[in-house]
Amino acid sequence: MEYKFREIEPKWQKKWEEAGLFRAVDGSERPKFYALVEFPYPSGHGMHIGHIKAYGGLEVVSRKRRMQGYNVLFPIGFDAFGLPTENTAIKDGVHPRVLTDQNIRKFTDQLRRVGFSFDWSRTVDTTDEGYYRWTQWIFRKMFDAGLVFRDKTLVNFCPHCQVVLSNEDSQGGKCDICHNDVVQKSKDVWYLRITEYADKLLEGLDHVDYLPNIRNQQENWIGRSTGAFVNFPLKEVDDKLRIYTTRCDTLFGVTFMVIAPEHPVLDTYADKVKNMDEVRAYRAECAKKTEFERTQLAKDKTGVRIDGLTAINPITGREIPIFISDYVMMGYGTGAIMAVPAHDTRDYAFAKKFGVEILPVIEGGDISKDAYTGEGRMINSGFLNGLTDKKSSIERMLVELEKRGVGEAGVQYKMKDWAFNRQRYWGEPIPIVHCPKCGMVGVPYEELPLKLPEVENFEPGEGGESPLAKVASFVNCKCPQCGGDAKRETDTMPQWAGSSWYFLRYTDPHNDKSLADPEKLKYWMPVDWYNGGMEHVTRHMIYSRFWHRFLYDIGAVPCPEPYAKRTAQGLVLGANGVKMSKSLGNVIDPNDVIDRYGADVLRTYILFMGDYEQAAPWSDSSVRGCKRLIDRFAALTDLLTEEPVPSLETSLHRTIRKVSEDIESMKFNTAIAAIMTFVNDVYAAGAIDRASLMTLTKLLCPFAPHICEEMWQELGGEGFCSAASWPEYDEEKTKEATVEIAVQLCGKVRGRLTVPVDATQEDVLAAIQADGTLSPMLAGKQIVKQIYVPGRLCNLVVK
RNA sequence: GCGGGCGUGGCGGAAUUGGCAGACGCGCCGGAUUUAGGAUCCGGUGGGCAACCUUGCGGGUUCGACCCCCGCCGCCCGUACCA
Repeated sequence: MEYKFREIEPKWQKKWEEAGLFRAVDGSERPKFYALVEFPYPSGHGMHIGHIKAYGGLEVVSRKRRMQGYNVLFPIGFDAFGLPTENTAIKDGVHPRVLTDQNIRKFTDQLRRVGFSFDWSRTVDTTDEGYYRWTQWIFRKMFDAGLVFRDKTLVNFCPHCQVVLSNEDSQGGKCDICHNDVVQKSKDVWYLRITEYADKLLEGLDHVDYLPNIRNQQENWIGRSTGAFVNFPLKEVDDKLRIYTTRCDTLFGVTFMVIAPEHPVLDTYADKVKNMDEVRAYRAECAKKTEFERTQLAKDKTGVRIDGLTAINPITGREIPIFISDYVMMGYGTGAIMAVPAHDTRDYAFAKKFGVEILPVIEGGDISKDAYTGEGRMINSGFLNGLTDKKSSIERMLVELEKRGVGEAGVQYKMKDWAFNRQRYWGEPIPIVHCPKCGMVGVPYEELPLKLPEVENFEPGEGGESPLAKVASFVNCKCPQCGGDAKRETDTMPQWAGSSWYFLRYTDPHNDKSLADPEKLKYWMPVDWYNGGMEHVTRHMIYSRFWHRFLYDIGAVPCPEPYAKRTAQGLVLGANGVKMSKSLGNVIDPNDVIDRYGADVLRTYILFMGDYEQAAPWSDSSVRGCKRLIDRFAALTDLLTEEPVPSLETSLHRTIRKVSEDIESMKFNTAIAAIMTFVNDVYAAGAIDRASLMTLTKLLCPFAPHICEEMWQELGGEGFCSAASWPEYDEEKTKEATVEIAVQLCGKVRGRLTVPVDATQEDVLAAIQADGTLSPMLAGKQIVKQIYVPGRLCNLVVK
């Protein structure tokens, strides 16, 4: 048989669809398996090679599980709101709706061409009114629960995209969409109170199975730290400066304080500050710096001493100077710190530059050279003197702080509340009305979806105003509460909104009564296995866990955590070993590969390339190795016999075991290697019987389903190979009668010996002594120790 | 700086988790077939003429170390003046 992929592949794709082969069945008695992959953003560029790898992993697992009798839900959809589409719309003068529909069609065609076994009857589109109705519904529920608030603060702003960004969207000081520098800007912003869920999100990690680095990154992102809040009285006025510290044990070593440039105490007591001009100049200088510059110049400390305000150490009563410096951030803790230069590297650098006293309170290190951040015996610290353990020093200090009423234990998170609004058109309208009398009022549930109005012009307005603000018929409305004239919120939700709950919708995608039928949610949730990219671990994964946990708390979903297991695939790099990019010209288009070699080869190669979780470079020549496998597999029909081929039995059973195990642990590369080995064995044997070839066909089917369907038909198999039962192996038949073991002398391999598998240590020793080439090496030596690992080796330690 | 991961032939990568290092594939070399091949098939392929040497480098534990421990070096990812 020949692998005529241009005919075979579209033919079977059509047959699968007609037979509804990959439809999941709600409420089936069979065990359920919900496999989830990150739905794509349907960009105009079409599918990327990375999508094949990202989806190919669970595609193989899903196909295997179906053959094993599971009721598999393996859905796909489109995360279609977002800026790239909107920007193309502005540039080309086409409505984003039109572009989105085009792109979705393009993606659908491409995904089908690969032969993915998605349940196409459950496709979701986040821009569909029937979908975003429920995105708005969830937002409204959060609004009711007090998790939505509005605040005017310094936020991340992208001047290029003209939008406010969340912390997650501006990692590394760069805009997540256009990768330009983000600036800090004071703006009125909608926030979701995700910090209220910080502990639940942390705790939830104990109950799920995420890859260690995924868990670790989430923990770091949430960044819980325990410490203390301490109030330092001000000498000149009747007020206090509140700070957060994780090292209250070093309170005796405080020699100055630092506040962030934006700290409000400066405005409150401006009249007390004698050098206010100097302070203002410094603040202006800091405001000009981007976040990027501020962190780049990390080593070089700048600042100004505030003349006219002095703090008093609440424990020692000592007077200490206050500085303003941009190494203290307004966005973390209280925007003010107690500086202990002897034991903090940043405070040390600052103290050296500004000539402030450095007072050691922990023994060890050399204060003249560097800050000492290690542990040691407490000195110069009153009631703490002599203590050697950091933990007990902190505890002792906390007791003292509370006793004197000047401080208390506290917790801080690195994670910030989620800046949730975007000043753009192509997103879900935020269902809130601003009423002059009632304030912010939620749009009634029965009025959802609050539809996106048609507009002429999608460009953001002056000063980053949403395009919706120009649509009077949308903006002007009646207050749902008092009926008076009111105005609608005109900002839209960020791209992450729709993707924060899409996995729930797959369980019941057409429901118009609720986001999904509780019975169906109960049947399918949680997702058994979620695979996607590492780049989403501290964005989408955090957001969606938060939304899901909230939905659990209000009784809308049956389980607290949405994903029981999470894995991540490594990048597909260009042939030159670096990330694919248009500018480098190293982009591989999956469509070209399919045109040239067929989808089965593409699917097989992308998983054969290397460790699934590791990045691996594309290789045009290596693809041909997989092309050969498929061709050689197809040609096995030439070797078909009706009699069993006994010499293949052990090899076949081992292959079944290896492939079955490796698919479950995502070791697709070695699973494919095992299939290659077996095919090699068949060619070496020169013949294969029908039953064995059918088994091999089933093993290869998850990877290369089209050629396997063709082979299955050729061999007279019933129905679809994709629906055939997964092969079982017989443990006994994986064992050979004899085995070759290594014979070692003092740990060095000196020869090999074939012995029966069940040979005892005595048998092996006797065999060695009887062996003509091995026995002379023992001549005149005394065996001190003998180690025998059955089936592996025998090591003789001699004197 | 901190957190996580990695380092194995010319290349991508295997190695039952302490038991014959280099499976499988690419590439390369030789041969067959072919008018021809960048098609197909067969054989070979870590280094060294050898004894032997080889999993980034140096120590250690062990009968035995790619695997465990200690100390370096180098890459990648994440995060970043987080108090």
